[in-house]
Amino acid sequence: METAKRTPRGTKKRDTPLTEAGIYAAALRLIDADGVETLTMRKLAAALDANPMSLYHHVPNKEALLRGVASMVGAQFRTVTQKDRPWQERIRQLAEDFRALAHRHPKLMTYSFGQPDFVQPEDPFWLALTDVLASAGVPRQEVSRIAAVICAAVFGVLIAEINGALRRWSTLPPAPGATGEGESVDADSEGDHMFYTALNAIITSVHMTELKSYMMRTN
Amino acid sequence: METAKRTPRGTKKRDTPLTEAGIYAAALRLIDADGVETLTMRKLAAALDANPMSLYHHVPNKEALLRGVASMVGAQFRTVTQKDRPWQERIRQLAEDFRALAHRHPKLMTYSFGQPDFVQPEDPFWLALTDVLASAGVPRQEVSRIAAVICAAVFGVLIAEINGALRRWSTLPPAPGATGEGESVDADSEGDHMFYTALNAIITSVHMTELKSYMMRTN
DNA sequence: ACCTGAACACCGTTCAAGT
DNA sequence: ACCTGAACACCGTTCAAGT
Repeated sequence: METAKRTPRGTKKRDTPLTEAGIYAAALRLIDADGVETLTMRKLAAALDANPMSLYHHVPNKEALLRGVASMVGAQFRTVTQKDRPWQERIRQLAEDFRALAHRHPKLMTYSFGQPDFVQPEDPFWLALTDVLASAGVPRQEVSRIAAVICAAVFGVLIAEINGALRRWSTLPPAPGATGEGESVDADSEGDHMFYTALNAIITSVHMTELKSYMMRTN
Repeated sequence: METAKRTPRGTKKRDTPLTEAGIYAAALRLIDADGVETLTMRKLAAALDANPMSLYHHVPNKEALLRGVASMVGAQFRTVTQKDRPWQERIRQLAEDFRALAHRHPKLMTYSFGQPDFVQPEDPFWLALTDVLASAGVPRQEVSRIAAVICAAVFGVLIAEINGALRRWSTLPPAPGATGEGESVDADSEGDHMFYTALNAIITSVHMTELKSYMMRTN
């Protein structure tokens, strides 16, 4: 009798060879489900029906694995830059796209933001943002700095939104003797409201920069 | 000959009993030096010249240990609320104090910000901020929401400053055909500059909220 | 009450060996 | 070239036993 050379059906065993992309994709699934901190090389291998050590032929170590997953997700970000729309609308859409991406992979986002190389110079997100700022009238030499501050602030708000801090804080009693309490807006529109509060503040600030540079030019 | 009952001098061995506060303090020292991710119950015990298992009589587990350290540092934050100064100055000082604290324990800050319970309702930081916003003319029912967004944005900027992202981003070429490049300001004042860019933007935004509510009241 | 040694169930990673 | 088993040097934590 021919012994089970080919794995019995029902028992899924790796048929296709391992690939870097496949490993990243599986890792992302596990991260989305259970978070970065519980991801394990051994569990990842199990999810791929592979030997734990096989992974090391495609990925140097766990740290590189996480970096790979993060940059894979970052590359998903594709902005349709509508050059004909006013810059306010373009910046808004950029932020919304990023937020949607963050909501799609909240656990990864929380991890990634702590990493130093979160946003890369070549990222379409970065290119689009600097482009919009330039077209908004922000002076050339200030574009990078303002873009950086905007990124940081938006990421901060997104993290706080994702881990629930934003919602918790906003329902805190504002002062010792509060008056109009318990508005009880529903949770979803509340989250949106706060995000757009931040976004509008940012847009206003950019507008200020534009105004200032205009006034300096005409003086 | 009397065998070494009392530990030989030179070899430091625990003389005072372990305490929760002592454990937190030692943990903070290790975190400041090497970061949260390399902190280990066993290494912490070694730093305290104690048996690893002794720690578990004062702290339930590693997660609680980290929470304890974080809240211990958070409690260090004491704001001298100068009620007589204009709110712009008070909000600025609040942010500066927080930034100083973050710079004192950057490794802990990076970890803490990811945690859901980073800022507690009773934190003096939170109370001071909501108080300032109220005195700035922000409508009662908006104070918590605005405070939350400000916290999130400031934390985001601080994290990005601490892990170097802010500096790296700001020195990125802003657009394909850049003109005035290589300003080469020194790094420290650059960091300050970006922090205050964000801070000024926030103050401007609060000012807008105040204006809006004023106009609504007089209409 | 406080501490401890041994042990358990995990980790990431190395390495020599297999095909 | 790709995979693998065994092993190493770690983890956090439990538990029974010591004082």
